[in-house]
Amino acid sequence: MKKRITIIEDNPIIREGFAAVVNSSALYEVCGQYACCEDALKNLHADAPQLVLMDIDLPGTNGIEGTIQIKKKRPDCIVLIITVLEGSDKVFQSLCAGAGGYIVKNSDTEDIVKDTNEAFSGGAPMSLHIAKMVVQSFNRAQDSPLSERETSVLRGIAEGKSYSKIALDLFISKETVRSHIKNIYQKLAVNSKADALKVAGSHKWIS
Amino acid sequence: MKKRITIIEDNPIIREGFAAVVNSSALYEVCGQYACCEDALKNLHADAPQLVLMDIDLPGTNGIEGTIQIKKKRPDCIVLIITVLEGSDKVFQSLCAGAGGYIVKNSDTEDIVKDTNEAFSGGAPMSLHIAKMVVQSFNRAQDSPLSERETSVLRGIAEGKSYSKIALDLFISKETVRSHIKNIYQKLAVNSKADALKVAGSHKWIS
DNA sequence: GAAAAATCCCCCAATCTGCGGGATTGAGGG
DNA sequence: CCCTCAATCCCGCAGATTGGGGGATTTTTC
Repeated sequence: MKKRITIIEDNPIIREGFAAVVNSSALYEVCGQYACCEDALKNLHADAPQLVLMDIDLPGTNGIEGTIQIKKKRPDCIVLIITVLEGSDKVFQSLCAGAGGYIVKNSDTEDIVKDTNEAFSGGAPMSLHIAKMVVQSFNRAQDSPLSERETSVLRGIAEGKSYSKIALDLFISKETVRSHIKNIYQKLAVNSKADALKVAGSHKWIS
Repeated sequence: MKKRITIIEDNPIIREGFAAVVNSSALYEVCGQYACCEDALKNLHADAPQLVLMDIDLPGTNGIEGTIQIKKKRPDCIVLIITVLEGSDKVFQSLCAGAGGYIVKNSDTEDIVKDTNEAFSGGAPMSLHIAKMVVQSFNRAQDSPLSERETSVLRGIAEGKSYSKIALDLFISKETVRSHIKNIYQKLAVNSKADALKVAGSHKWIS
């Protein structure tokens, strides 16, 4: 039984190219190809794809919103983003939307079948730089001006705890927490919880 | 000029194996091999590696702590985690510590040189399932009991804003925010900001 | 021995929070 | 057509929280 694949891509040449590659493989077959998400979603139930090759920049519903819709209707369907641009925002939005991989197609190479294999094997196909971006999103910058204890306190704030709760959790007095907060505010040049979180969060200084 | 690689691995057989593979390549040379992080850190400056192959389970300082130390002293040095186990905690801790890749070595295959190439080419070498885990950490579960508006309000809470600030940002009255919060508390069966964040956060219902 | 970090204490005014009551509008389903 | 639900808004109140100011001591680190 061949695995069923739907292709969503507004450029007809690229779309047909993908479809030809998929159909010529022994493992996969195209169960639907569309130029926009709206059409694809309409036939999603009938097509019953196990995997969707999705372009990001589409007229109407874009690829990210489309991914959300597809995952809502068919949670087990894998969505692979295939695009020419690698804007960092798009990458993370796509992954948050439920995409199972993000491939930047470098014009000539078309390892779609290889990437599809990888996706079905329990992997997450990504281009070199995408993988790097994703991994780097984890490494926090380490040159935080905050001391270890101050970071713990700020993490408590980030979790919405009150000073008293933080004090309890860290086995210190509420007054100590206040002292730390005062120092944090001074170091970050802010004067409120929300601002401190904004500054520290943007530099990934928390947790 | 060959790229310099340090190997940290307590099993001498595996360590020697890695060293042999690296030294036999045209592009890389081993500049240091150690059974523990302590020794490696002592010679880090002298060795001046561009990349470190790091085991996770080590006597004394473990691979995660070791990665942090190395990145602190040599931020531009790439650290690749090479391990037999793939505990999910370890993966994310490693990446947060600054690791540039995470490879599960399946006994026979030793594509160390291939992975090293990928790392130096601006990629983030990862095993199939590791990549999947990393990507999945982004997709939030979508079956949130909260309405869209309630989620926005809760996100405001998560950012440390006060009710008034949230009201301003969402262009609604403070009283409306309070209503939403009341509903959120009821839906999540909690009665404080911190608890709501804990429940919603653990299910990835925010942002 | 100085500097930094971490701990603790006091005061005060303004704000925020959680809880108790409500109300109105509009959209969508049965 | 009615009902529900989400979303909007309103009032009052007691108690906690917050940010700002002024200190202090100890331990660690250099």
